[in-house]
Amino acid sequence: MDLSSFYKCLSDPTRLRIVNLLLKGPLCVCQIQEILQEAQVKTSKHLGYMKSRELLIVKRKANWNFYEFAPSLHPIALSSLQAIETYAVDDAVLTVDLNRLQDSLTNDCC
Amino acid sequence: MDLSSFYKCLSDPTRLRIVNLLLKGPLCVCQIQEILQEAQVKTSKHLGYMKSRELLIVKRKANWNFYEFAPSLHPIALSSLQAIETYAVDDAVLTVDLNRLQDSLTNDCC
DNA sequence: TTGGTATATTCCTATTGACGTATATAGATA
DNA sequence: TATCTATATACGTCAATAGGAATATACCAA
Repeated sequence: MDLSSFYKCLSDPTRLRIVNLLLKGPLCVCQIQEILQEAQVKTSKHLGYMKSRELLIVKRKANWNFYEFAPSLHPIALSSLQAIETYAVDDAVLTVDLNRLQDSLTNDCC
Repeated sequence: MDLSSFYKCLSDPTRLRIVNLLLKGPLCVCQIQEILQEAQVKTSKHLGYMKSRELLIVKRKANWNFYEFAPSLHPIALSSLQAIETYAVDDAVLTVDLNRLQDSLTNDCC
């Protein structure tokens, strides 16, 4: 993956929110949708966008698709992702999402 | 500046090259053009793009416009920029640009 | 004041991106 | 097999982006 493609993945607010969630570990699409409270098609397309640019990979388990970061990302990408993880607490939207993620993890929809 | 706008600035290869150069310090447009070996209008527009999104600022000195990073960027932005600076050596294009920058600094066009 | 140099802007075109509606697909289950 | 659930894709629309050609602007210098 070239670097500008990586940054394109981060250049949309919805995708940034997804990345913020996935930094905590793999998630299935329904969890992401629920946390973002966005339309199904919107979530799915942004996930597809990041998958096609090789930032994310999918693993299917039974009925559910779990997305996670691709292995061996560029060091610059890793470093940028780490920065997002570190400073997400300063961002209202990202923090709310992380709180919703906590709640979601106690669920067992998938 | 919101975060996705910052990443939009990094989401184009030409802008990444410019950012890589400016990490070494302020530069005037003619130096940037010369190093990138890109058309004047292309360079100027990308600089304008990043200025309008408040990643860069301009300081005019005599006939020349010097671009540099805006003060007090978001910590995530600073961290991402630092990652680019650290790992630029691994990128062929960015490395060549930095070498050209060295040569350019010995000039005195501006 | 005339011209030159550095840089930005306008106009045009082609491409990409974002989002919604509707529909398709894949796998699980009854 | 029929259907349900989870998810992706196709299609249409509108906005944003990238890049080139031509032109404008701002400042300097003669």
